[in-house]
Amino acid sequence: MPELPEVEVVRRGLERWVAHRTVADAEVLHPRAVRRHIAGPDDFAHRLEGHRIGTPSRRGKYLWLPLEDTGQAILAHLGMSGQLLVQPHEAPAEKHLRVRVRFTDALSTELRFVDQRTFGGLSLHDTTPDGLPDVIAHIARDPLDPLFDDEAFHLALRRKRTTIKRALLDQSLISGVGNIYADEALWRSRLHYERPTATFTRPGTAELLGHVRDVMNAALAVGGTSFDSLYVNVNGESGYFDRSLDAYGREGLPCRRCATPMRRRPWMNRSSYFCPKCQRAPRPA
DNA sequence: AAGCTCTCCTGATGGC
DNA sequence: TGCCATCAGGAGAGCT
Repeated sequence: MPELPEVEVVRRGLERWVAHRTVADAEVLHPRAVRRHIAGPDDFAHRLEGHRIGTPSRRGKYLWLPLEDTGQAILAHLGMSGQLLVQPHEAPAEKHLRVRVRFTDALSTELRFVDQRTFGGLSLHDTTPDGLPDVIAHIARDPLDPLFDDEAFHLALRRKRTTIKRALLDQSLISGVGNIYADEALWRSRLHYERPTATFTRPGTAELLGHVRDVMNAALAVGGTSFDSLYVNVNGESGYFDRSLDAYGREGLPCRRCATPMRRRPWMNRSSYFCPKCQRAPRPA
């Protein structure tokens, strides 16, 4: 499940293997993979041809490849199971290959978008003057962005009438955090996922943001989390952070701080993992 | 109007 | 063994 660290690993791979190459042609094998490109699969493919790829960028879980001299960029979201792979031309087609992009140079590799569950996708969009695709203007800066505004985030938490995990997953407040890193950061902060955001103090918010950044940087350093092998880098390799997870997926296992068995609770059509002793439920209002 | 629920999708897994 | 239910969950549409 790609979140910020995993998407950043992919971005770095694209920077190394795809940036500055010119598109020869593109092929859409499954229309759902480009459903956010309103003009359709043929238009998407044709508009890439002949254009050079700039330096890949990322905000939260979105990444994009600028198309030089067009004012547009290829926007990518990996969803649950999307992969951007740099493969030799002769590599057999993956079972869930959705889009293929070939280049004009003599390097023997092509870019492939592979996605089992098709929650992810590619699309082309105009970029705003700061280089951001216009359709993700509502996505907040992510916590590893030097321009992320900690004070504004704190004030937004105070203003909201919701709970902390919902807020962490709200991409318009803070981007790049998904279910795994939310649970990890909350465990590190000894916070229950249902703590009301309005109760946060400045030091409390600062501590939480510190843990969000720490856990994401630690994951980034080992290539991200590959919990179920659906996440891989552009060379098809898994990351190693799954073995460093303290909360996510650890139902029944001892808390690494206090040895109390960890719990899993159904939450928003997914799961929350937490230590019932370290992360006490807030008092009912 | 903010906050919350629902829906899209495929494959792995478990119960009977 | 086969069949059905459940689970994984990002993000935006839609509802209250």
